[in-house]
Amino acid sequence: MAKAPPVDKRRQILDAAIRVFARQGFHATRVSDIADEAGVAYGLVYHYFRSKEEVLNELFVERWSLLLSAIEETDRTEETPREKLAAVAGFIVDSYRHDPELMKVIIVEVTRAANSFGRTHLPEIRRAYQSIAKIVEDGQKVGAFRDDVAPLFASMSFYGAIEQLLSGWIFDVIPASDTDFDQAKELVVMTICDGLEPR
Amino acid sequence: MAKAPPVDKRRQILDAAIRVFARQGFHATRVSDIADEAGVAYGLVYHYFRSKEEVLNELFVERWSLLLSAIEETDRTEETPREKLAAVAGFIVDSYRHDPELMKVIIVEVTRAANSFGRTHLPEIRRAYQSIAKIVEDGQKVGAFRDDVAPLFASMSFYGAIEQLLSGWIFDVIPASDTDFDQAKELVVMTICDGLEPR
DNA sequence: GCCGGTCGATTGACTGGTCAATCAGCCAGT
DNA sequence: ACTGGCTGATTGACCAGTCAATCGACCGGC
Repeated sequence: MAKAPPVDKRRQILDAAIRVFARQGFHATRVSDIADEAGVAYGLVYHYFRSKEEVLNELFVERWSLLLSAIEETDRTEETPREKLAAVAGFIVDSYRHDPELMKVIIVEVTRAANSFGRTHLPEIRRAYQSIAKIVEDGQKVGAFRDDVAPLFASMSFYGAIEQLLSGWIFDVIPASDTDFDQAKELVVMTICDGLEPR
Repeated sequence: MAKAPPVDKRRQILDAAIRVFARQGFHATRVSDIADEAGVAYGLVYHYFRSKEEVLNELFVERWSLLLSAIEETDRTEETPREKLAAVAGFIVDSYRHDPELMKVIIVEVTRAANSFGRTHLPEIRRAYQSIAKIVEDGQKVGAFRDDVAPLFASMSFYGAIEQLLSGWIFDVIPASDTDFDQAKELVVMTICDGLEPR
């Protein structure tokens, strides 16, 4: 047997970083905090990563690529446009339910921090908006959606609404229980597709 | 003639800070950058403000209180709930049109950075959500809005959609011209009130 | 009208502390 | 005894905030 590291230290560091970043924020965490949380020597962080930023980098890319695949996968199904949007909303909400700390880090430190760190990832972030826009656009072609709203515009509103809900959960502005999560999925789609006014 | 301060240095520092924060982000700007941009000695920043953070503080409070008044003022009018939402959206979009740099700083460094700096201002931010929620709630009572969507929930979606559009303009994800701004105002309200599906 | 004094505004060199990143070596497994 | 994952003390850069000194507007006494 060539390699059998008893514990994957690299993974250990990444997981520790999630916890520490979520707790203190990227800027406020020292590299030693990550190492301590991981139960690992300071220098080892630099053995596996070139910098503190690369750790965050890795966390973002790992999860965001899943989101991108999920959206594009969904788009390839035969579901109705509305169902596709529901699937996207569901995926994002479930991501949060499954690993709130990781999603907190990604949203707070990357997605909503496009100025500092997120700038690097603008292309990937933009790609998510575009993919959602495509779902809307196709919906318009089929007559499922009105065509007087620019697809990218609708996409931004839709994604913005979802992200705002996650932020609300992250910062305890709105209640977060399992039923809240499930309701949220339905309600975002309902709000965006049906609108607030009665039909 | 008693007093004629040749220039209000304090204001000069605040305006410089807007420009520098917008350009480099809060964390990346040194206090000396602000002083240089303002054409003022380093130490003077500390004469008028207790810390770099207090400068950002001041900028946020100054503008956010205007937003809060605008929302609450609007709510007191006799307009329809939908018109009230349109007024809120209009105010925010116009704030951006009028002073994009200041709005960029407020959104990027405070509103969407509730982890680090924004934490201090969560109460004021929350109050904006609540005020919008009240508009929705009253709309429901009058039968103008469906009542199967929690008001605070609708409020978050609405505000989230708007803020996402501003982010899109800030980071060049979506086009930003005067007509785009005007369209945006209408379209957010249309999306949220009427929904994407044809009526 | 002139002088000395007061006080707030203004200046910028300096300090203390913080951390990211480096590196010289240790040691477990083979 | 060699290799490479692993260690953690050290270093060097950076910067927020301090402070002692200067400036200049105004005032009151003579």
